[in-house]
Amino acid sequence: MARPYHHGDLRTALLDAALQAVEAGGHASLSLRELAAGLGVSHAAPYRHFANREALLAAVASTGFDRLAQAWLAAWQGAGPAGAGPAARLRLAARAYLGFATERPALFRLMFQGPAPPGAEAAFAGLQATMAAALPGAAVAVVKARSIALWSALHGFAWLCVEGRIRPAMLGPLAPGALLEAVLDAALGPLPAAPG
Amino acid sequence: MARPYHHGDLRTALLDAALQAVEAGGHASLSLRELAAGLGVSHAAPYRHFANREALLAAVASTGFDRLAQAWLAAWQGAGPAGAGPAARLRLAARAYLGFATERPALFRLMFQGPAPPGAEAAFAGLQATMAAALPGAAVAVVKARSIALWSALHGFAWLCVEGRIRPAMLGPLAPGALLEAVLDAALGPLPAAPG
DNA sequence: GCCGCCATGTTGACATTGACAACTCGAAAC
DNA sequence: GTTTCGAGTTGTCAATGTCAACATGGCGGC
Repeated sequence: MARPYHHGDLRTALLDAALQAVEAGGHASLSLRELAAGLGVSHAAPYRHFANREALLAAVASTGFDRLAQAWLAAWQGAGPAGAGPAARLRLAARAYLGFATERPALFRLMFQGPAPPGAEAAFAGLQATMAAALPGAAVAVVKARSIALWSALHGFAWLCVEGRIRPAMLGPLAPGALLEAVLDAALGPLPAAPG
Repeated sequence: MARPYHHGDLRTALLDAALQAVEAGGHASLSLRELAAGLGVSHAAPYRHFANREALLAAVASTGFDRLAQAWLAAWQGAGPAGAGPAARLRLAARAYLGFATERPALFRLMFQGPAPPGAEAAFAGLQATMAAALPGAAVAVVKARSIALWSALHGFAWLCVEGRIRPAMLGPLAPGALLEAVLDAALGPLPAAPG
Protein backbone atom coordinates (compact mmCIF):
# COMPACT_ATOMS: atom_id res chain seq x y z
CA MET A 1 0.00 0.00 0.00
CA ALA A 2 1.92 2.95 -1.31
CA ARG A 3 1.29 6.16 0.54
CA PRO A 4 -0.75 8.61 -1.48
CA TYR A 5 1.01 11.70 -2.69
CA HIS A 6 -1.09 13.84 -0.44
CA HIS A 7 -1.02 13.00 3.19
CA GLY A 8 -4.60 13.91 3.89
CA ASP A 9 -4.29 15.81 7.13
CA LEU A 10 -0.66 16.60 7.56
CA ARG A 11 -1.33 19.67 9.63
CA THR A 12 -2.97 17.89 12.52
CA ALA A 13 -0.56 15.00 12.16
CA LEU A 14 2.29 17.45 12.58
CA LEU A 15 0.63 19.02 15.58
CA ASP A 16 0.11 15.67 17.24
CA ALA A 17 3.60 14.50 16.54
CA ALA A 18 5.09 17.78 17.69
CA LEU A 19 3.14 17.61 20.93
CA GLN A 20 4.40 14.11 21.54
CA ALA A 21 7.95 15.07 20.68
CA VAL A 22 7.84 18.08 22.97
CA GLU A 23 6.49 16.06 25.86
CA ALA A 24 9.09 13.41 25.24
CA GLY A 25 12.20 15.48 24.76
CA GLY A 26 11.43 19.14 25.32
CA HIS A 27 10.85 21.74 22.68
CA ALA A 28 14.54 22.58 22.35
CA SER A 29 15.33 19.25 20.75
CA LEU A 30 12.41 19.20 18.37
CA SER A 31 13.53 18.96 14.76
CA LEU A 32 11.23 19.68 11.86
CA ARG A 33 13.08 17.27 9.66
CA GLU A 34 12.87 14.47 12.16
CA LEU A 35 9.19 15.18 12.58
CA ALA A 36 8.60 15.05 8.83
CA ALA A 37 10.57 11.83 8.51
CA GLY A 38 8.53 10.25 11.28
CA LEU A 39 5.36 11.04 9.37
CA GLY A 40 6.79 9.76 6.10
CA VAL A 41 6.81 13.09 4.31
CA SER A 42 9.67 15.10 2.92
CA HIS A 43 11.69 17.50 5.00
CA ALA A 44 10.09 20.57 3.48
CA ALA A 45 6.49 19.44 3.74
CA PRO A 46 5.89 21.07 7.15
CA TYR A 47 6.49 24.47 5.59
CA ARG A 48 3.23 24.11 3.68
CA HIS A 49 1.38 24.26 7.00
CA PHE A 50 3.58 26.28 9.32
CA ALA A 51 5.65 29.29 8.42
CA ASN A 52 8.57 28.04 10.48
CA ARG A 53 9.57 26.04 13.50
CA GLU A 54 8.45 28.76 15.85
CA ALA A 55 4.97 28.83 14.39
CA LEU A 56 4.58 25.11 14.89
CA LEU A 57 5.71 25.38 18.49
CA ALA A 58 3.31 28.26 19.04
CA ALA A 59 0.47 26.09 17.80
CA VAL A 60 1.49 23.33 20.19
CA ALA A 61 1.62 25.82 23.03
CA SER A 62 -1.81 27.04 22.07
CA THR A 63 -3.32 23.59 22.44
CA GLY A 64 -1.54 23.37 25.76
CA PHE A 65 -3.36 26.46 26.97
CA ASP A 66 -6.64 24.99 25.83
CA ARG A 67 -5.96 21.90 27.91
CA LEU A 68 -4.85 23.92 30.90
CA ALA A 69 -8.00 26.05 30.80
CA GLN A 70 -10.05 22.90 30.46
CA ALA A 71 -8.36 21.30 33.46
CA TRP A 72 -8.89 24.42 35.51
CA LEU A 73 -12.55 24.72 34.68
CA ALA A 74 -13.16 21.01 35.17
CA ALA A 75 -11.65 21.17 38.63
CA TRP A 76 -13.68 24.24 39.45
CA GLN A 77 -16.99 23.12 38.06
CA GLY A 78 -17.16 19.41 38.39
CA ALA A 79 -15.30 18.45 41.47
CA GLY A 80 -15.34 18.65 45.18
CA PRO A 81 -17.76 17.33 47.74
CA ALA A 82 -21.26 18.49 47.01
CA GLY A 83 -21.87 21.93 48.38
CA ALA A 84 -18.22 22.85 48.62
CA GLY A 85 -17.71 26.57 48.83
CA PRO A 86 -15.84 28.72 46.32
CA ALA A 87 -12.72 28.69 48.46
CA ALA A 88 -12.49 24.91 48.41
CA ARG A 89 -13.25 24.77 44.69
CA LEU A 90 -10.66 27.40 43.92
CA ARG A 91 -8.13 25.37 45.85
CA LEU A 92 -8.98 22.34 43.75
CA ALA A 93 -8.49 24.35 40.59
CA ALA A 94 -5.14 25.57 41.87
CA ARG A 95 -4.11 21.98 42.46
CA ALA A 96 -5.15 21.19 38.91
CA TYR A 97 -2.84 23.93 37.64
CA LEU A 98 0.09 22.44 39.53
CA GLY A 99 -0.90 18.96 38.44
CA PHE A 100 -0.90 20.02 34.82
CA ALA A 101 2.56 21.47 35.17
CA THR A 102 4.08 18.45 36.86
CA GLU A 103 2.43 15.96 34.54
CA ARG A 104 3.46 17.74 31.35
CA PRO A 105 6.58 19.65 32.34
CA ALA A 106 7.98 20.07 28.85
CA LEU A 107 4.70 21.34 27.46
CA PHE A 108 4.35 23.67 30.41
CA ARG A 109 7.80 25.10 29.80
CA LEU A 110 7.01 25.67 26.15
CA MET A 111 3.72 27.38 26.92
CA PHE A 112 5.30 30.09 28.99
CA GLN A 113 8.19 31.00 26.77
CA GLY A 114 8.24 33.54 24.03
CA PRO A 115 5.26 35.49 22.79
CA ALA A 116 1.91 34.42 24.17
CA PRO A 117 0.20 31.99 21.79
CA PRO A 118 -3.53 32.21 21.05
CA GLY A 119 -5.43 30.71 23.93
CA ALA A 120 -3.19 32.07 26.64
CA GLU A 121 -5.41 34.99 27.44
CA ALA A 122 -8.52 32.87 27.39
CA ALA A 123 -6.96 30.58 29.96
CA PHE A 124 -6.29 33.49 32.26
CA ALA A 125 -9.80 34.76 31.69
CA GLY A 126 -11.06 31.44 33.03
CA LEU A 127 -8.95 31.83 36.13
CA GLN A 128 -10.27 35.33 36.62
CA ALA A 129 -13.86 34.21 36.24
CA THR A 130 -13.49 31.66 39.00
CA MET A 131 -11.82 34.23 41.23
CA ALA A 132 -14.75 36.57 40.61
CA ALA A 133 -17.11 33.81 41.65
CA ALA A 134 -15.08 33.18 44.78
CA LEU A 135 -15.18 36.86 45.72
CA PRO A 136 -18.83 37.77 45.31
CA GLY A 137 -19.43 41.48 45.38
CA ALA A 138 -15.78 42.41 45.09
CA ALA A 139 -14.73 45.30 42.90
CA VAL A 140 -13.38 44.48 39.45
CA ALA A 141 -9.96 45.86 40.31
CA VAL A 142 -9.79 43.67 43.40
CA VAL A 143 -10.72 40.56 41.43
CA LYS A 144 -8.08 41.33 38.82
CA ALA A 145 -5.38 41.98 41.39
CA ARG A 146 -6.20 38.82 43.30
CA SER A 147 -6.32 36.82 40.06
CA ILE A 148 -2.89 37.97 38.98
CA ALA A 149 -1.50 37.37 42.45
CA LEU A 150 -2.89 33.85 42.40
CA TRP A 151 -1.63 33.20 38.91
CA SER A 152 1.81 34.51 39.81
CA ALA A 153 2.15 32.39 42.91
CA LEU A 154 0.86 29.24 41.22
CA HIS A 155 2.94 29.77 38.15
CA GLY A 156 6.09 30.57 40.07
CA PHE A 157 5.77 27.53 42.28
CA ALA A 158 4.96 25.30 39.34
CA TRP A 159 7.91 26.61 37.37
CA LEU A 160 10.36 26.22 40.20
CA CYS A 161 9.15 22.67 40.79
CA VAL A 162 9.23 21.74 37.13
CA GLU A 163 12.73 23.13 36.70
CA GLY A 164 13.89 21.24 39.76
CA ARG A 165 14.76 24.42 41.61
CA ILE A 166 13.13 23.29 44.86
CA ARG A 167 15.41 20.56 46.09
CA PRO A 168 14.50 18.27 48.99
CA ALA A 169 17.68 19.34 50.73
CA MET A 170 16.32 22.86 50.87
CA LEU A 171 13.23 21.80 52.75
CA GLY A 172 14.82 20.49 55.90
CA PRO A 173 12.13 19.64 58.43
CA LEU A 174 9.39 20.90 56.11
CA ALA A 175 7.32 18.10 54.58
CA PRO A 176 6.55 18.46 50.85
CA GLY A 177 2.84 18.15 51.53
CA ALA A 178 2.97 20.90 54.10
CA LEU A 179 4.87 23.07 51.66
CA LEU A 180 2.18 22.59 49.05
CA GLU A 181 -0.53 23.59 51.48
CA ALA A 182 1.42 26.62 52.65
CA VAL A 183 1.97 27.77 49.08
CA LEU A 184 -1.69 27.27 48.26
CA ASP A 185 -2.72 29.24 51.35
CA ALA A 186 -0.46 32.10 50.37
CA ALA A 187 -1.49 31.98 46.72
CA LEU A 188 -5.22 31.92 47.35
CA GLY A 189 -5.23 34.52 50.09
CA PRO A 190 -8.21 35.23 52.29
CA LEU A 191 -11.50 34.01 50.85
CA PRO A 192 -15.02 34.06 52.22
CA ALA A 193 -16.15 30.80 53.76
CA ALA A 194 -18.72 28.54 52.14
CA PRO A 195 -22.20 29.97 52.28
CA GLY A 196 -24.36 28.28 54.89
CA MET B 1 50.15 45.02 16.12
CA ALA B 2 49.55 41.38 15.47
CA ARG B 3 47.47 39.64 18.08
CA PRO B 4 49.49 37.22 20.16
CA TYR B 5 48.85 33.57 19.60
CA HIS B 6 47.44 33.21 23.07
CA HIS B 7 44.59 35.46 23.93
CA GLY B 8 45.52 35.92 27.55
CA ASP B 9 42.17 35.60 29.26
CA LEU B 10 39.83 34.15 26.74
CA ARG B 11 37.65 32.55 29.36
CA THR B 12 36.52 35.75 31.00
CA ALA B 13 36.36 37.47 27.64
CA LEU B 14 33.98 34.76 26.48
CA LEU B 15 31.89 35.11 29.61
CA ASP B 16 31.64 38.87 29.22
CA ALA B 17 30.79 38.67 25.55
CA ALA B 18 28.27 35.93 26.15
CA LEU B 19 26.58 37.94 28.87
CA GLN B 20 26.34 40.92 26.55
CA ALA B 21 25.06 38.79 23.71
CA VAL B 22 22.44 37.18 25.91
CA GLU B 23 21.22 40.49 27.23
CA ALA B 24 21.14 41.87 23.71
CA GLY B 25 19.47 39.06 21.85
CA GLY B 26 18.45 36.33 24.24
CA HIS B 27 20.25 33.08 24.85
CA ALA B 28 18.50 31.28 22.02
CA SER B 29 20.30 33.27 19.37
CA LEU B 30 23.74 33.05 20.92
CA SER B 31 26.23 31.44 18.60
CA LEU B 32 29.60 30.19 19.76
CA ARG B 33 31.15 30.85 16.39
CA GLU B 34 29.87 34.39 16.25
CA LEU B 35 31.17 34.94 19.77
CA ALA B 36 34.59 33.62 18.86
CA ALA B 37 34.72 35.74 15.73
CA GLY B 38 33.84 38.82 17.74
CA LEU B 39 36.78 38.16 20.02
CA GLY B 40 39.12 37.51 17.13
CA VAL B 41 39.74 33.86 17.88
CA SER B 42 39.01 30.77 15.86
CA HIS B 43 35.67 29.03 15.94
CA ALA B 44 36.93 26.15 18.05
CA ALA B 45 38.74 28.20 20.67
CA PRO B 46 35.77 28.39 23.06
CA TYR B 47 35.88 24.62 23.44
CA ARG B 48 39.18 24.95 25.31
CA HIS B 49 37.30 26.72 28.10
CA PHE B 50 33.77 25.39 27.97
CA ALA B 51 32.70 21.87 27.21
CA ASN B 52 29.87 23.06 24.99
CA ARG B 53 27.41 25.82 24.41
CA GLU B 54 25.30 24.73 27.35
CA ALA B 55 28.24 24.97 29.74
CA LEU B 56 28.95 28.52 28.67
CA LEU B 57 25.33 29.50 29.15
CA ALA B 58 25.33 27.86 32.56
CA ALA B 59 28.33 29.94 33.55
CA VAL B 60 26.54 33.08 32.41
CA ALA B 61 23.48 32.08 34.38
CA SER B 62 25.66 31.50 37.40
CA THR B 63 26.99 35.05 37.35
CA GLY B 64 23.39 36.17 36.98
CA PHE B 65 22.51 34.46 40.24
CA ASP B 66 25.44 36.12 41.92
CA ARG B 67 24.18 39.50 40.82
CA LEU B 68 20.63 38.68 41.84
CA ALA B 69 21.73 37.62 45.30
CA GLN B 70 23.83 40.73 45.57
CA ALA B 71 20.91 42.97 44.58
CA TRP B 72 18.68 41.23 47.09
CA LEU B 73 21.10 41.56 49.95
CA ALA B 74 21.95 45.15 49.08
CA ALA B 75 18.29 46.09 49.16
CA TRP B 76 17.82 44.26 52.43
CA GLN B 77 20.91 45.51 54.20
CA GLY B 78 21.62 48.94 52.93
CA ALA B 79 18.39 50.54 52.08
CA GLY B 80 15.27 51.94 53.59
CA PRO B 81 14.72 54.75 56.02
CA ALA B 82 16.76 54.32 59.13
CA GLY B 83 15.05 52.07 61.58
CA ALA B 84 12.80 50.48 58.99
CA GLY B 85 11.40 47.20 60.19
CA PRO B 86 12.04 43.80 58.62
CA ALA B 87 8.72 43.94 56.80
CA ALA B 88 9.62 47.14 55.00
CA ARG B 89 13.12 45.91 54.23
CA LEU B 90 11.81 42.63 52.89
CA ARG B 91 9.48 44.56 50.64
CA LEU B 92 12.42 46.52 49.31
CA ALA B 93 14.28 43.32 48.60
CA ALA B 94 11.25 41.95 46.79
CA ARG B 95 11.17 45.05 44.64
CA ALA B 96 14.83 44.52 43.88
CA TYR B 97 14.03 41.01 42.64
CA LEU B 98 11.40 42.34 40.28
CA GLY B 99 13.68 45.17 39.23
CA PHE B 100 16.42 42.73 38.35
CA ALA B 101 14.05 40.71 36.21
CA THR B 102 12.66 43.67 34.30
CA GLU B 103 16.05 45.28 33.78
CA ARG B 104 17.74 42.12 32.51
CA PRO B 105 14.89 40.09 31.07
CA ALA B 106 16.98 37.89 28.81
CA LEU B 107 19.43 37.04 31.56
CA PHE B 108 16.56 36.34 33.92
CA ARG B 109 14.98 33.95 31.43
CA LEU B 110 18.25 32.13 30.99
CA MET B 111 18.81 31.81 34.72
CA PHE B 112 15.61 29.91 35.31
CA GLN B 113 15.80 27.45 32.49
CA GLY B 114 17.39 24.08 32.51
CA PRO B 115 19.38 22.63 35.36
CA ALA B 116 20.19 24.99 38.20
CA PRO B 117 23.63 26.53 37.73
CA PRO B 118 26.02 27.01 40.63
CA GLY B 119 24.97 30.01 42.65
CA ALA B 120 21.26 29.39 42.33
CA GLU B 121 20.95 27.75 45.70
CA ALA B 122 23.06 30.38 47.38
CA ALA B 123 20.74 33.05 46.04
CA PHE B 124 17.77 31.29 47.56
CA ALA B 125 19.66 30.87 50.81
CA GLY B 126 20.01 34.63 50.93
CA LEU B 127 16.29 35.07 50.50
CA GLN B 128 15.65 32.55 53.23
CA ALA B 129 18.02 34.30 55.62
CA THR B 130 16.18 37.57 55.24
CA MET B 131 12.87 35.84 55.75
CA ALA B 132 14.22 34.30 58.94
CA ALA B 133 15.23 37.75 60.13
CA ALA B 134 11.80 39.08 59.32
CA LEU B 135 10.11 36.31 61.27
CA PRO B 136 12.04 36.28 64.53
CA GLY B 137 11.34 33.25 66.65
CA ALA B 138 9.53 31.38 63.89
CA ALA B 139 10.08 27.66 63.44
CA VAL B 140 12.48 26.59 60.71
CA ALA B 141 9.73 24.88 58.76
CA VAL B 142 7.64 28.03 58.83
CA VAL B 143 10.52 30.13 57.58
CA LYS B 144 11.19 27.70 54.77
CA ALA B 145 7.56 27.52 53.73
CA ARG B 146 7.20 31.29 53.77
CA SER B 147 10.44 31.69 51.85
CA ILE B 148 9.36 29.38 49.09
CA ALA B 149 5.94 30.98 48.95
CA LEU B 150 7.57 34.38 48.60
CA TRP B 151 10.02 33.15 46.02
CA SER B 152 7.23 31.51 44.03
CA ALA B 153 5.04 34.60 44.00
CA LEU B 154 7.87 36.93 43.12
CA HIS B 155 9.27 34.66 40.49
CA GLY B 156 5.91 33.95 38.91
CA PHE B 157 5.01 37.61 38.70
CA ALA B 158 8.43 38.53 37.36
CA TRP B 159 8.27 35.81 34.75
CA LEU B 160 4.79 36.71 33.57
CA CYS B 161 5.82 40.35 33.31
CA VAL B 162 9.05 39.60 31.51
CA GLU B 163 7.32 37.32 29.03
CA GLY B 164 4.69 39.94 28.39
CA ARG B 165 1.90 37.76 29.67
CA ILE B 166 0.30 40.52 31.74
CA ARG B 167 -1.14 42.83 29.15
CA PRO B 168 -2.52 46.26 30.01
CA ALA B 169 -5.81 45.26 28.45
CA MET B 170 -6.14 42.58 31.12
CA LEU B 171 -5.90 45.09 33.93
CA GLY B 172 -8.96 47.18 33.18
CA PRO B 173 -9.52 49.64 36.00
CA LEU B 174 -6.56 48.27 37.96
CA ALA B 175 -3.56 50.60 37.93
CA PRO B 176 -0.18 48.92 37.38
CA GLY B 177 1.18 50.43 40.57
CA ALA B 178 -1.72 49.07 42.55
CA LEU B 179 -1.19 45.67 40.99
CA LEU B 180 2.43 45.68 42.07
CA GLU B 181 1.49 46.53 45.65
CA ALA B 182 -1.19 43.89 45.72
CA VAL B 183 1.19 41.25 44.43
CA LEU B 184 3.80 42.26 46.97
CA ASP B 185 1.24 42.11 49.77
CA ALA B 186 0.20 38.64 48.74
CA ALA B 187 3.78 37.47 48.23
CA LEU B 188 5.09 38.73 51.53
CA GLY B 189 2.16 37.63 53.63
CA PRO B 190 1.64 38.70 57.21
CA LEU B 191 4.78 39.99 58.90
CA PRO B 192 5.36 41.43 62.34
CA ALA B 193 5.48 45.21 62.47
CA ALA B 194 8.67 47.13 63.08
CA PRO B 195 9.96 46.75 66.60
CA GLY B 196 9.34 49.81 68.74
C1' DG C 1 -15.97 13.32 -19.73
C1' DC C 2 -12.17 16.41 -20.23
C1' DC C 3 -9.02 20.18 -18.69
C1' DG C 4 -6.58 23.39 -16.09
C1' DC C 5 -5.86 25.34 -11.53
C1' DC C 6 -3.49 25.35 -7.30
C1' DA C 7 -3.03 23.49 -2.68
C1' DT C 8 0.00 20.15 -1.16
C1' DG C 9 4.41 17.48 -1.48
C1' DT C 10 9.06 16.65 -3.40
C1' DT C 11 13.83 17.42 -4.62
C1' DG C 12 17.79 19.98 -4.35
C1' DA C 13 20.49 23.36 -2.56
C1' DC C 14 22.67 26.70 0.78
C1' DA C 15 24.31 28.88 4.98
C1' DT C 16 24.82 28.32 9.76
C1' DT C 17 25.98 25.92 13.59
C1' DG C 18 27.82 22.67 17.30
C1' DA C 19 31.18 19.52 17.80
C1' DC C 20 35.33 16.72 17.18
C1' DA C 21 40.22 15.41 15.54
C1' DA C 22 44.72 16.51 14.36
C1' DC C 23 48.03 19.85 14.24
C1' DT C 24 50.77 23.95 15.95
C1' DC C 25 52.45 27.54 18.85
C1' DG C 26 54.93 29.32 22.66
C1' DA C 27 55.49 30.22 27.58
C1' DA C 28 56.89 28.21 31.66
C1' DA C 29 59.33 24.32 34.15
C1' DC C 30 63.32 21.81 34.56
C1' DG D 1 68.46 24.54 25.86
C1' DT D 2 65.04 21.20 25.86
C1' DT D 3 60.67 19.45 27.02
C1' DT D 4 56.06 19.69 28.20
C1' DC D 5 51.53 20.88 27.78
C1' DG D 6 47.90 24.38 28.04
C1' DA D 7 45.82 27.16 24.54
C1' DG D 8 44.57 28.27 19.78
C1' DT D 9 44.15 26.84 14.75
C1' DT D 10 42.61 24.52 10.67
C1' DG D 11 39.82 21.22 8.63
C1' DT D 12 35.96 18.55 8.61
C1' DC D 13 31.35 16.40 9.45
C1' DA D 14 26.50 15.89 10.28
C1' DA D 15 22.34 18.11 11.43
C1' DT D 16 19.26 21.64 10.80
C1' DG D 17 16.17 25.62 9.22
C1' DT D 18 14.83 27.64 5.24
C1' DC D 19 14.07 28.75 0.46
C1' DA D 20 13.37 28.03 -4.68
C1' DA D 21 11.98 25.28 -8.38
C1' DC D 22 9.47 21.51 -9.73
C1' DA D 23 5.92 17.58 -9.52
C1' DT D 24 1.40 15.63 -8.44
C1' DG D 25 -3.29 14.96 -8.44
C1' DG D 26 -7.97 16.21 -6.63
C1' DC D 27 -11.60 19.42 -7.61
C1' DG D 28 -14.43 22.70 -9.97
C1' DG D 29 -15.70 24.66 -14.52
C1' DC D 30 -16.73 23.70 -19.14
